[in-house]
Amino acid sequence: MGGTMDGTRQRRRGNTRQRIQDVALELFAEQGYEKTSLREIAERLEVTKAVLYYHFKTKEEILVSIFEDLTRPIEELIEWGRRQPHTLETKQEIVRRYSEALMDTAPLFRFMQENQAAVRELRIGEVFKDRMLGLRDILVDPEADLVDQVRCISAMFTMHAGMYHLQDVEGDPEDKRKAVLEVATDLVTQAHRSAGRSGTDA
Amino acid sequence: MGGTMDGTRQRRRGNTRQRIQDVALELFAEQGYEKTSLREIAERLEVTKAVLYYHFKTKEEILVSIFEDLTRPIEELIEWGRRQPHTLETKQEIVRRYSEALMDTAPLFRFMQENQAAVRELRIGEVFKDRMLGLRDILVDPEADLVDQVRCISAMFTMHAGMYHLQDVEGDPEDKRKAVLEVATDLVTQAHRSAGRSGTDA
Amino acid sequence: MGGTMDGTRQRRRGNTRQRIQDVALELFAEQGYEKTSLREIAERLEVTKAVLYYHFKTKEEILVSIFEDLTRPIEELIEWGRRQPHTLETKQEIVRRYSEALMDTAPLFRFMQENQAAVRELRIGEVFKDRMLGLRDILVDPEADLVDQVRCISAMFTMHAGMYHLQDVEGDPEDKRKAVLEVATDLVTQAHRSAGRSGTDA
Amino acid sequence: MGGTMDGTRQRRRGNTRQRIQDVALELFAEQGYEKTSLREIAERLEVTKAVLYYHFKTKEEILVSIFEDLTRPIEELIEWGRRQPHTLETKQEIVRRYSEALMDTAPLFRFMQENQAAVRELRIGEVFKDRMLGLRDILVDPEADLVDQVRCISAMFTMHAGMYHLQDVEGDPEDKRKAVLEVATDLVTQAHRSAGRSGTDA
DNA sequence: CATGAATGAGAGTTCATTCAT
DNA sequence: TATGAATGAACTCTCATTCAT
Repeated sequence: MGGTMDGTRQRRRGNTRQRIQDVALELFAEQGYEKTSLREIAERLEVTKAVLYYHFKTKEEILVSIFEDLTRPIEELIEWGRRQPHTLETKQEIVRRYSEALMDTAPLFRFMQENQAAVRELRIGEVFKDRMLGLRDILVDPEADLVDQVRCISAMFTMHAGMYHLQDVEGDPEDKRKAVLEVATDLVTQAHRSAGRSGTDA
Repeated sequence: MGGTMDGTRQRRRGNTRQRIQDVALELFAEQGYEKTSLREIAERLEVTKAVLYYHFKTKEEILVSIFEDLTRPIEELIEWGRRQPHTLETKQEIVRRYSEALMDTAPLFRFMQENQAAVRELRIGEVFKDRMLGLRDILVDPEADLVDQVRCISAMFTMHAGMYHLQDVEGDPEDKRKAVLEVATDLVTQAHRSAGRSGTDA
Repeated sequence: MGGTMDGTRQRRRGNTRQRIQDVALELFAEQGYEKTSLREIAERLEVTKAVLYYHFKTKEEILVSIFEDLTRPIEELIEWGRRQPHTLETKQEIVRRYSEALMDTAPLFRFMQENQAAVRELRIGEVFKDRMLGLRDILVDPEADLVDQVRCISAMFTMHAGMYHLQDVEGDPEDKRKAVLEVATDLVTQAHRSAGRSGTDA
Repeated sequence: MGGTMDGTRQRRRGNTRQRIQDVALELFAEQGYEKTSLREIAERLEVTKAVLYYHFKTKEEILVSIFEDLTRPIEELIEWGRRQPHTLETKQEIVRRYSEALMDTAPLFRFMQENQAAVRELRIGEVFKDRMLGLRDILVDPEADLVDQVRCISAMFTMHAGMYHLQDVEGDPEDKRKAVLEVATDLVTQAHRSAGRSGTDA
């Protein structure tokens, strides 16, 4: 589907592919995946529906391509985390970098959050779930106390949902992100310390 | 729509209404709201679609009725919380009772969680959002430090998502619920203490 | 999809199902299966497309139902033939009765003849092929001389194609049918006699 | 469309035109004319759809060109037959040469056989029909007994369908062809003799 | 209480074809 | 010679909903 090796070069003149992705994500996030029809996407772009099918094989593929293009950094982060020793420092760094990565892909993640049911039946459902489990496996120590496991899971969801739910709280977005990050870091740190202690005690 | 006062409502002879709600929630939770068609619901019940329309005016109304029937205790809880002084004790009790209430309506809440985009456009979208904001207003002190605000929001989402994401961790469900509750209580308590201190300091 | 045991009783008042089958076969035979759209069928019936889907699950199912309804006698004939000893008399009777059965379902058979490629990919493709092979196995003696095998196959196709290609020859249809039948019977008889002789010789 | 006088036409450099015809016939025969899309043809050739349009004006034209290129010998045969006296010897020779010509264009004839409905609406539909009628007019004596007319028509269809339906009978293809030819010749001969006799008798 | 029949709107998808480059 | 991009029309099919009986 066109282009040279270089992924950047889908822009010979009229970068339709990119524009489709942008508008699609916009509408998917606004109305949900199922509720958004290809007609709407095409209309907003002032092209015909068939154009969408020139650039993407199916509706699902539009979403897949957005997901893959935008979440590559996160995939790499998790890959990196997997190979590190699961020390407190690693966990803290993962949390810090994950928080940043989420910021860059906020609309997509809001979409994923709000359309889990729809996404679950799609090809990316599995991929997304695997990533979340990958992240969990890095942060959560399966030997730890149940409460500490919850703390780590909570840290993840704090980052996912936190920023979105701070939308109607006044303040600089970067400040909010830092606040969310601090809570998440706290949770992970508490979990780690408590686990360490109970390990010493035993 | 013809319910009687008592709790055993609609079992005069053929409790169809109840059965529709049960099957509908099952399918909505499994496949999502949009993906579930009335045909499917009718087929699984072995009745005709027209039967559904005898008991409910629209597809949306089926969901609304489920929501209203199941979340009345939560509504009352929030109503109660609103009228209490926003002390630490109140917050802790709200969290405790909310955690219990969630357990009783787990499938519905999982559904609401995973179908936010779809639900947002529905009549209950607004209602649900209002409740969440109501809960937030009880737990969160708008004067508090941003970090502490996040802690309280995090407490809410820990309860919502925590249990679902502990599904593939072994252990007694009630133990898990208590672990989740402990983390949520912790977060609220930390937020309250720190807010108190900074209030004193200032 | 309605109706009691009795297949005749799809006619409570407005026998739409039957009318769909009639019009569909008409158009399928006229224009071919692929070329005939459900829109056309619906328009000619002055109903909406959705009506077709109320009565039949898919376009293919419309054809399948026509096929099954119309070719039951032929199926039974072949079933009967299979159980008889493969004598000349049996073969002659099969040919005679097959010729009659074909007359009753002429439009369908013309359709099958002319849309083999389309039909092959459909569910009835297999069924139709099996029937033809079943008929062949009754008429053709696999031990016989190759030429005699061809004679029997030729008898079958004479009946299939013969009548259609006599359309622009003047004469009474029943006379034509009898002429076709005579040629087919001749071929089968020749094949049988010659086989018998060679059997005697050997 | 730019062919040179000689038979090795279009192989100057990249005999694309020929390759398109080959692949197209392959797919048409396999799946049917309507079911085969230009996209598929292009994909199997690893060229773009636009290439097809460089070489042929329409989808129909691809088929027409195949038909014209492959059936020229048959056209000439019929032309020749038309000019001969309609004696038994002529008929026998026509049958013999037609049987050979069919062998050389088996895939195309199988296609024509199985896609009559689709082809009927195309430009070659008329041409093909005319040829068949031409052949019929040579073989069939309109004054003859109806049964004898059927015999001649049967001879034609024996050749068309016979070989295809002998596919799963073991044996050398050339032997099969000869068997088919023998039956066809027989039919024509019987028809002629009987007609002669009845002519004499009358 | 319940059903069979029908509807209108719209979904995602595919097609043959065109045209500037 | 060839291609990438786009089009408009049509396709099969599904949906929530209505209504006379």
